[in-house]
Amino acid sequence: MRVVTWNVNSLKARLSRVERWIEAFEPDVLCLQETKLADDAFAELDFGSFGYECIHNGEGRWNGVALLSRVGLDDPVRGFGEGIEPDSEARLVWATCGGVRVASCYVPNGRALGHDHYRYKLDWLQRLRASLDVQAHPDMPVLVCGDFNVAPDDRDVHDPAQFVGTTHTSDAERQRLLSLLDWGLVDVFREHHHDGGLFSWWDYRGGDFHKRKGMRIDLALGSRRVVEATDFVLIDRNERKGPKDDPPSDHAPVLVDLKDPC
DNA sequence: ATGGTCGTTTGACGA
Repeated sequence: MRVVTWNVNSLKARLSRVERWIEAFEPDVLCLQETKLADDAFAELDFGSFGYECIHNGEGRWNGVALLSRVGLDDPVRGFGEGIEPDSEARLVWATCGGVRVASCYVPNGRALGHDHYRYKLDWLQRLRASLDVQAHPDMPVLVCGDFNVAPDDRDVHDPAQFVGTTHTSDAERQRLLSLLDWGLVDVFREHHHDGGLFSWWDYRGGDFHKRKGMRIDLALGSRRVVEATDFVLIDRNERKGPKDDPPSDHAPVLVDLKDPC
């Protein structure tokens, strides 16, 4: 089973690239972030013709997440689920696909240390941790995918010194990420690749992609059974390339291949 | 040293 997570930075702007990518890579489950669509606008897109069932959680303009699956899509949930303070924004969706409890999440950016949005980010990660208890169990196959806006360690940024005093690498953010791992999840890319300098996001500005200045913030966190079933993990950095008249997202897709059955 | 580009939109703002 092939599971992919990809922050597309507007599904409307990226639709032709997403469709081409689907035809080339044939993912069984596709976790999208930053669709920037409302639910009714997403429903007008015809992913059914590619064989997918879909769930989308979007408000339009900003945020928006989706799950596309051609291996079944059961028990869909928008947001954190029952018993947790509801989110003010559309950043999370859960569903069971091919026997795996999958999440597509778009963690708040944080903007700056001490900013209200940074507090929202830390709180959001705590609520995602609470959502795990509601939506999944560590002994089951679980895959929490998305744009976490946190670089797990210093190998995941091009120059750690440049990030001192900024978001994405602060101790508090990394602690919240670790608390997700403590629940029973593993960063499956890191399990298969130990080198630094392997990134999933590059700023559009300043030719950062070509200078290899990026961050690894798009993650797939798998439970033990997913880790054991993982065949390989890759980041399709080729998808970050492209001409001005058909620009790429600033994020590359992260692909996880699981041996069947999980 | 500074700012650099996208996408939302048509004026800034978010990333």
